[in-house]
Amino acid sequence: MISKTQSKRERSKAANREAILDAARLVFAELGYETTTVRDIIRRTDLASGTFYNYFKSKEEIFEALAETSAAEFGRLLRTLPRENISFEDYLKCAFSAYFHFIVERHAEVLRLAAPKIHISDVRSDTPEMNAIFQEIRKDIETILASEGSPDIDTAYLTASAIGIARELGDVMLTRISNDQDQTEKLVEQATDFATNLILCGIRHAFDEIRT
Amino acid sequence: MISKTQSKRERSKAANREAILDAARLVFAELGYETTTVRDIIRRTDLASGTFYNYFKSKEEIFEALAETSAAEFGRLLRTLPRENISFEDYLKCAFSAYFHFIVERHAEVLRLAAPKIHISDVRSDTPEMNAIFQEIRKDIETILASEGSPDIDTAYLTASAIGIARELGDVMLTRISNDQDQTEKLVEQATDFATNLILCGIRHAFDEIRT
Amino acid sequence: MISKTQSKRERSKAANREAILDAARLVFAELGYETTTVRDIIRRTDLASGTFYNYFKSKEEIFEALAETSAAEFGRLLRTLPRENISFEDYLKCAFSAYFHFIVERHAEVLRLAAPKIHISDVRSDTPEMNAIFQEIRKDIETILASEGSPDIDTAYLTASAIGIARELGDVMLTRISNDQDQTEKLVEQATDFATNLILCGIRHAFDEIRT
Amino acid sequence: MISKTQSKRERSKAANREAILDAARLVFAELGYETTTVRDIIRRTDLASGTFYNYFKSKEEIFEALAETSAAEFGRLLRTLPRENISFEDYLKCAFSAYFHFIVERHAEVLRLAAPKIHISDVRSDTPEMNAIFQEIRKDIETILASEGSPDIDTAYLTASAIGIARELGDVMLTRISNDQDQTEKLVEQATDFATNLILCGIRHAFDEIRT
DNA sequence: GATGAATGAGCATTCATTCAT
DNA sequence: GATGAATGAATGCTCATTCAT
Repeated sequence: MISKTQSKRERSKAANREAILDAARLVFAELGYETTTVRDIIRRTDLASGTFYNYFKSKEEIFEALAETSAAEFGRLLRTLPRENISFEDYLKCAFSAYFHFIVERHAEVLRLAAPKIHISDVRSDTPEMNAIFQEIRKDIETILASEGSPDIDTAYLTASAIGIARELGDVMLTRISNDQDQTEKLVEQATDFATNLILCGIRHAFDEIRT
Repeated sequence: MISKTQSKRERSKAANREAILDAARLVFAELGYETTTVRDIIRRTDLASGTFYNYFKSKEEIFEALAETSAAEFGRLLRTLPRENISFEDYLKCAFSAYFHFIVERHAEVLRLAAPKIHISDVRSDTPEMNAIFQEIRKDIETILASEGSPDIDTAYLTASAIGIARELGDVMLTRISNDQDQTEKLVEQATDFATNLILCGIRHAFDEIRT
Repeated sequence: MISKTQSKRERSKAANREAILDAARLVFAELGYETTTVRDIIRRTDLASGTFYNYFKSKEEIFEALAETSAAEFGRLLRTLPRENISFEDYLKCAFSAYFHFIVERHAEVLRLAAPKIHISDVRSDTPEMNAIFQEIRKDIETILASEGSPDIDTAYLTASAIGIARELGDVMLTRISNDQDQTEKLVEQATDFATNLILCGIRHAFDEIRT
Repeated sequence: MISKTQSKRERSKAANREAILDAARLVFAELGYETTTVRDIIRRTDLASGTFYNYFKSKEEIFEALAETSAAEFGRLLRTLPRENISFEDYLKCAFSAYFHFIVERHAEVLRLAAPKIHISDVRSDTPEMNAIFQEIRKDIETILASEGSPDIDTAYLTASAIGIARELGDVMLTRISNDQDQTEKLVEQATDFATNLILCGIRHAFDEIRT
């Protein structure tokens, strides 16, 4: 149950909607879209199954609402950084950082809400919410590259690469998380640096460093 | 329907098994594992529903058969290149090339088998077959990096990045495919170079090149 | 259909559960466990197939619910008679009487519920509900014989015999039932006497009686 | 496999038919009619599934063939005893003895053929073959009673009782069987005496014996 | 006759969605 | 608005039976 401190009567419509969204986010993260049933969602709520349909027309609709919410949330995070005249390098750093913070947050939330039994190694990162976020980044990168980039570089490929790196590297990073908050912050920073450096300098940089 | 020139009785067991596998490969690529039903699969053959179970014990089993087949196929492709004392750079090039060739092949096959109506933009790359392949690469890269790599570099992150790049960049590449065979070969080569260079030198290389 | 005067929504959960149980009792009696399908059961109610699973997890579960219900019902009947210090003869009389009353009741119920088309000669007496009842009797008889019986007598054989007599003789008795309520009561009494006397005195008694 | 010493070509039609019947007898005894599949039967044979239908039109037909065979076999056993002018007492003894011998035989056969893993406590005694046998006995008893019996006695009830005793007592007897052949013979004799005495004298006889 | 792959009706069960209360 | 029982289409799977070889 997401919350039981208030009776259902007291709660505003918005609060119920939020409770359902929270539950859905959790369950989708655990089970994926297809495997999740509407019952799974409302079971994590103190609402009744029919109530779900007062807020969302269908399972698909809540999924998209979730994607939009996450994208918006992430977008807000992203927008805290200067967008005008930002260099690609800076944008990259900010975007990676924002993304890694975002998934760490999500991960913590799932851990917090999930029944302790759940194996979190299975938290999904290919959810639609993530896809929505990536579309946003994709647009951003392409915009920045268009203004700054060398004409040679294939911006679609580069964007795809950045997203691929973020996605896969992010998953590995999550497996390393401990309960230590400082440690987690350091992990995010380190992942951000790794990803940014990889894109900017490749690993030759690292090799060279060693060899000199 | 895969074929109707022979009666189902004439066809060898192997041929029917292959027909089911083909249909399954196609449908899984279109719909993903959960969404695909066994009925979807056999509907694409001229066999009856019960016949499916003469060949595979369950939906899960055919899925794994598919994953193994693909992994084996890809593995063979990968093994054509020298494995002993190969440099990381060379391995990377070969592996990317093998992967991109592989997905181009798969893509062509899906296009060939799919009823024309299907929107191929939705061909999925997160199928289990792909995951099997990526596990294989992951192991390879880690092995090579262990022997050659600088002690500084985080091999798990690097491997994840390489896989992320391959996956996302590969998807973009597929959208650019035309019917021209030569063009396709060039696409693969170009994607391979892009990915390899990105990992080795990053994009600074490209920027620098321009600025000098 | 069990009842159509009320809408299914008006009916209490308990009423619907009872309707399903009634239907199941009927169908199991007609067809036996294996042959009966869940569809057979709900087809005899005015409910939809999915509704079955709101009340019972599986075909097996409803079967066991039925067995328990019947055993409990019969147990209650049996417990109306004095259990302490009862002689074997008295126990036998009571138990036979209770059993015959029970199956007459069941039989009437099946006749009442069954669509008229059904051949009741096929009402089954080897249902699991009956087995549950027989286990109960078996235990009782063995307890009583243990305290009272001659050390010579094989209590397991005797118990088995009593149960065999009840079962087969009961089936024959059912074929003789008419609509006359008094007649039925007399039938039960007569069967009870027959069974009890057979076990106590055998038929020699009867033969002797005649010959003198 | 029932037999593999001969090729299927060499074997006569009759031999194949017999092999299928043997397998069926075994499997029906283990699983009951509904639960048994035709595949279960032919799997115990070295024949192919289609071959089944060269010998029997359906699962039902083989079941009935089995019932007839058993009934005939048992009938032969029963007919070895004098039928004319036999007393009820003698008939009873012979019939019980024949029945108990018959089920001991069946039981041994199932044990012999069954994979050793099987829990024989579950060998079914309510098979149709048994029912066929009981019909035969029923007729016999009624005939004899009609000529000899006291007009008072309810022959249908008495017959039913005898059958019930045979059936249930027989089941208990089977649970006591060991590998010792002499022991088994004694068991049969003892069961026969118990059943016969019960019907003739009841248990009072036993009690009295003790008390004097 | 023997074979065994193909068939498809049928089964238990699930689940998104509706709707009377 | 909230409730939760009812709904029934859809799913994975089984199995008696057919039939080309």
